[in-house]
Amino acid sequence: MDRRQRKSREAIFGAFIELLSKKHYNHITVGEIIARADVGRATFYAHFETKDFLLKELCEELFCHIFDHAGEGDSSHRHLFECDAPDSVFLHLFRHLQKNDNQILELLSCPNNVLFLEYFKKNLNELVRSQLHLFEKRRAPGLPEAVWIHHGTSVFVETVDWWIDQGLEQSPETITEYFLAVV
Amino acid sequence: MDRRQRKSREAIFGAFIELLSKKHYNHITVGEIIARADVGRATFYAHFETKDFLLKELCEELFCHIFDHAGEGDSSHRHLFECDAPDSVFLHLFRHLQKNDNQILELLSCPNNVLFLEYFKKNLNELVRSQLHLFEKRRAPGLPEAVWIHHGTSVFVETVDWWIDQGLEQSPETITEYFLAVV
DNA sequence: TCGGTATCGAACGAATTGCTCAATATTATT
DNA sequence: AATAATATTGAGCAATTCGTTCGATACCGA
Repeated sequence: MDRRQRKSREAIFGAFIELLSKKHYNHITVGEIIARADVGRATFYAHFETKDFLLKELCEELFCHIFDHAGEGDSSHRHLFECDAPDSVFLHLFRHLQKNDNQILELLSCPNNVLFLEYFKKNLNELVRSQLHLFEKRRAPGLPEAVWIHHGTSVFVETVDWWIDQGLEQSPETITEYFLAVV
Repeated sequence: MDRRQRKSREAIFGAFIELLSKKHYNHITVGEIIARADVGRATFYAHFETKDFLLKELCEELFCHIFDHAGEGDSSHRHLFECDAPDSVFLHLFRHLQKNDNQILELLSCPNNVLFLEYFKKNLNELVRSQLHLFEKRRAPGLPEAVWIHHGTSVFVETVDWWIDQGLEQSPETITEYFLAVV
């Protein structure tokens, strides 16, 4: 990709993230974005068809780093999961979140909370499915698997949500404990 | 309240709900609303400061019927809860949802899903707090009450969400079972 | 160096917003 | 039934914003 393209794209992403952390998505204007990104109007529309698409691509970029290949196989973790002897993939996920690369936490705790939780959930679903065995034993009999997966995903997301509300006071270990206790 | 006011207000609400069931909130225009409500532009702004306020007031109106006074006392239920010998307030809530007065289900399953789940959650929180004793025994030791409440609320909301996805196939009794089994 | 291409910046028509105002219609009061 | 109060109307306003166009300029990769 052309260096110019990359620069513009990242300038726009950066400006967008800054704005998102300050005001609601609906009230952010293309004009504001390009002003802060210091980029021509035509440039913006050369990159993104619409503000909605900008959001979509931003989310894909952000979450891809975290969830990429997370669901592949049981023991052969890549990226995030190539650490040593994890008791839980979720612990690593919590740790990864705490480090807050990609400013995901900012976005999850900003006025657009719900917006990102939605995307977050979508990406998380597959991971939960692959890790289903972790809480399989506690699963009430007769409960459809779909419900169970849905439940695991929701609880994880809401745990993160709550964690953020608490200002990340608890350690990833504690949070993982809460999560597993509650799921 | 003046009859004219009521009529206008309800026409606007009605038109808004119809539109919400068809397209995303962001893409709905005041022009569309007043056209469908068959109401003058000035009238709209006489009632609602903004499209955002319209949404807010709509939600308040919708959820107030369901949650009003739900948290007061243990045995003296009003409105929704004045039925005979309930094993669970939540069962009644599920039943009430299934009847779908106020078209809440339409709104919870429309493209604006997240929007309403947010409001739904907010209203539900208090109720969960009041019914905390129902799942108190299963609460893992050391788990802060705040986490627990948050968890109960989330699970309820997500259960409803999932129920809607399934086309309300299950009976309220079954759903309540799932909910209590999972929480 | 050179061809390709990304950016710029201004400018555009269209759509939307939130508001005003005088005329009209409806309601509540007496 | 007459009157005062008030809600609605519809047109019309300036201000934003949107999404696009286009020639000129700057930059990149080979």
